[in-house]
Amino acid sequence: MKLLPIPLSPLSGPPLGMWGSDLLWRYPPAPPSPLAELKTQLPTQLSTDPRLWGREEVTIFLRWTEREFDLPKFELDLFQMNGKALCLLTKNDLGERCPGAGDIIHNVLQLLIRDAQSLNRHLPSSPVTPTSRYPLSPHSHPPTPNWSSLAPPDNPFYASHLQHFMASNSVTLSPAPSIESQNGSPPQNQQETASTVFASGNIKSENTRSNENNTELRMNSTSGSDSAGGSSIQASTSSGSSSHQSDSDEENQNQYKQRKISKLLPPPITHSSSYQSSYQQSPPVTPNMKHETTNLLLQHQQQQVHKHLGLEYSQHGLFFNNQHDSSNNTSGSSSASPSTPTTPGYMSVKREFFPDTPSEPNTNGRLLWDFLQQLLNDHQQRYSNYIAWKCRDTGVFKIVDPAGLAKLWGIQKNHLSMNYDKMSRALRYYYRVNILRKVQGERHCYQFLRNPSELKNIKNISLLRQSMVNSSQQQSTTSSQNHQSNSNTTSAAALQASALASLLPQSTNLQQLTAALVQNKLEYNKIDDEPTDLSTSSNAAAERCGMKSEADCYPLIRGSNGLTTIQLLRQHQESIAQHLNNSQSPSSSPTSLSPPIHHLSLKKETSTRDQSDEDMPTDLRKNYD
DNA sequence: GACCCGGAAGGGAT
DNA sequence: AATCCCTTCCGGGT
Repeated sequence: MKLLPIPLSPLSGPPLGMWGSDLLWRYPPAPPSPLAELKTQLPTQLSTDPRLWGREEVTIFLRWTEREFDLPKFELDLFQMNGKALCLLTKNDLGERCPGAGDIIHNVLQLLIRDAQSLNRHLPSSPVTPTSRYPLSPHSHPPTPNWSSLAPPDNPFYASHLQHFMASNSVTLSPAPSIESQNGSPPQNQQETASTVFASGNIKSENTRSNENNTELRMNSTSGSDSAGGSSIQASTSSGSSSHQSDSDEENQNQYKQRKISKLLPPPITHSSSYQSSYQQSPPVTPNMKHETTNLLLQHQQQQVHKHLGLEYSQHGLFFNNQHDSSNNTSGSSSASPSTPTTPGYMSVKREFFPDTPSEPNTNGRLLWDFLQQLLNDHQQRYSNYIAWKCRDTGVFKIVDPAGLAKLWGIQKNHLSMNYDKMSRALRYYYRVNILRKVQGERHCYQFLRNPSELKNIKNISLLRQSMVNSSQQQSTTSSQNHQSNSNTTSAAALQASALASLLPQSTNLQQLTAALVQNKLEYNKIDDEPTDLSTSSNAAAERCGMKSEADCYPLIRGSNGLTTIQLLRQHQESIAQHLNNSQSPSSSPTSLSPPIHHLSLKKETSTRDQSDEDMPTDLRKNYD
């Protein structure tokens, strides 16, 4: 198989990833680089490419850095992720998880990534494993792809690097017939350069495939070098979790650690290698919000492709450049010329939608409504040329640039062939669950029927229902006499009911709540009467129902949190009243517009479109009629 | 031709 | 295994 016409690294100095190959001898590690030291001391069970690590390897790595750099103890619970996810954490993210050590870990990772990437580029494709890719388990997706952490400006390695991430996600896993059908281009030959691929409209560069081959080969290569690298240093330091030095001189060791740390901290500006770019964390650009179409994006990408010798380019490389500002962009074409129209930063879309907050991992922006909400509610209004409120109070918004928005959504979901037709189909699924409706007569105009907090609750109840299912499954497989299990189920039921109640209008009475419970298949005990006035105590309400106390109301949803349905309802009404008091600000979304929820699932059989129309408050309906 | 609609089938993630 | 949330494709209507 032919080698890809990959140019030599533009970086100064020898290629970084050549240890274990002939080039190691051509480029002896004369100037002691932090990388060289680093790699020789990595625990042997770790691949030198952190993106390949699993959770265990991440833990090993963190333990190793703790020891190696005398870092404060990490909260390993905050690092329940694979290596790929770890690599996606920004310096700040790492700093939050391990204060005082974020920089060091980040820089160690960056060195390893860059090195792996470099090696990747310089090794020939493997004819043996033409379809190999990173050995990702289906459950090992990174929680929050945060490309900014890997985003030095103007570095082709990073575009290539990102390509790996993108390629190892869903894009190339799905058959994606649409890409070909849309582009009308047959599969590309591997020998094609990225620019040819690009010109054909196939953003998914074939080089990705070659790099994947390289990855497999590199893995073999590095593992061989790890085990039999022949380096004396390595031989003395390959004990994995034990200390890297047999040297017992503490002072020397401390000095050694200090030296290493200083090398891993951001270098002075005068550093002339491309390392510099990854250390420099330029503040995100707030792009000039000129009207921007995907064509413009593509043009910009094309410039980047040419700039980077037509190789190792992915669509998302552009995001790096956008995100990390042009000030670091040393080449003129896309540098910070104020006249250069810039995208609003797809990169920043990624970052905002995946804030890496431990409390809400993985979910932010991954649902379409969430994505739209975040674009719409962007404080800096950076996406107003894609989507904008027409009337925020009523939740009416307009998709200004359907194609561009669809592209953004496609990027968000790694479906690069996304278009408005497909995205709008997804929007139409929201009709039946009363999340959205179409503003009739106005093109590209839709209306949110629920405010964000309600939508979050919808998400929550979905999750709860799922956990309920799982809980039930577990229950059936273990023991039916397991009281603990029963308690959990009951608690889950109470939580579900609680989440459901939070979706209901303030005026909901017990009957309506019961109906909602039925519709959503939540457990409850039916009673014939219902209290009509919940302003009184729940016990009084229960008495009106002919019950001795509220405890008799709905025992099945009386979970470990001790909530009964009546309590639930009262709490709900109180919270809504409080929310209404607090949400008088103009930025609040349409709190009062929510029709009663009928079904939370998008499943076909739950369609309640007509009913929901009837339930629509008149003040809302006038927006359509 | 663009937009809009909803059915159908299927996939990825959980 | 079941479910959710789309994605993809499509035929039909405006």
